[in-house]
Amino acid sequence: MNNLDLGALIKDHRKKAGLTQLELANLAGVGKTTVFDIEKNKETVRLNNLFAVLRVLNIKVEFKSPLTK
Amino acid sequence: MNNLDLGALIKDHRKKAGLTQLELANLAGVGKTTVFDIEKNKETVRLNNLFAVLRVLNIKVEFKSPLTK
DNA sequence: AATTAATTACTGCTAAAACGGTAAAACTTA
DNA sequence: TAAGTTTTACCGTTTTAGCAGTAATTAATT
Repeated sequence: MNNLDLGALIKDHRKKAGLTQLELANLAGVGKTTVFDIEKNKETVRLNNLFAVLRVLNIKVEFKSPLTK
Repeated sequence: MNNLDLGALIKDHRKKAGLTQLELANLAGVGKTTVFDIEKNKETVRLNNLFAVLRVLNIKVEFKSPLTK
C-alpha cells in the first residue's frame, strides 16, 4: 500500500540533492535502469536496490498497522 | 534503512492473524518461499511481493525524510 | 512419547530484474 | 538556433528471485 507516488518522492529528493539519475545510481551502487524504474513506480524492483537508493537520499521507511501503533 | 526487524514484524502480524506461512502466501498470491524469505529479512525480494504480503496483513508503509517532514 | 502441524532447508527450472551500451527524445542554457 | 545535459527508451546478456516439489527439522497437540 503506497501512500503516494514513491517514484515522484524519490525524484523530488534527488533533484533537491542536485543529483542526476546516473549519479544517484552510482552512489547507490545500482544500475541507472533501476533508478529510472523506481522513479516510474515499477514495483518489481528488488527491496535491497530500493533501500540503497533511499539510503543515499536520506529517506526512512516506516511500517505501521493497527497493531503496531 | 530498516527501523527494526521487518521479518519479525510480519511474522508477528501473521501469527496474530492466525495464518500459516503457506496460507499467507496463498492470500498474497506469492509462493511460500517468498514469505519464508521475507520473514528472514532477505532484502532481495521484489517490492510487489512484499507489498502484497503487507496488504494482506494490513501493514502500511511510510516514507519519511528531513524534507518530507 | 507419538502424531500432527508448521517451519526451514534444500533442489532444478523458468521468467524476468538488473545491467551496460546505445540512441533518441525532452529539457536547459548560451 | 545550436550545443550541451538529462531523461527516457530499447536491446542483448547475465544473474537470480520466484516457484513448486520434496525432505528434513522444529513446534505444538493429544
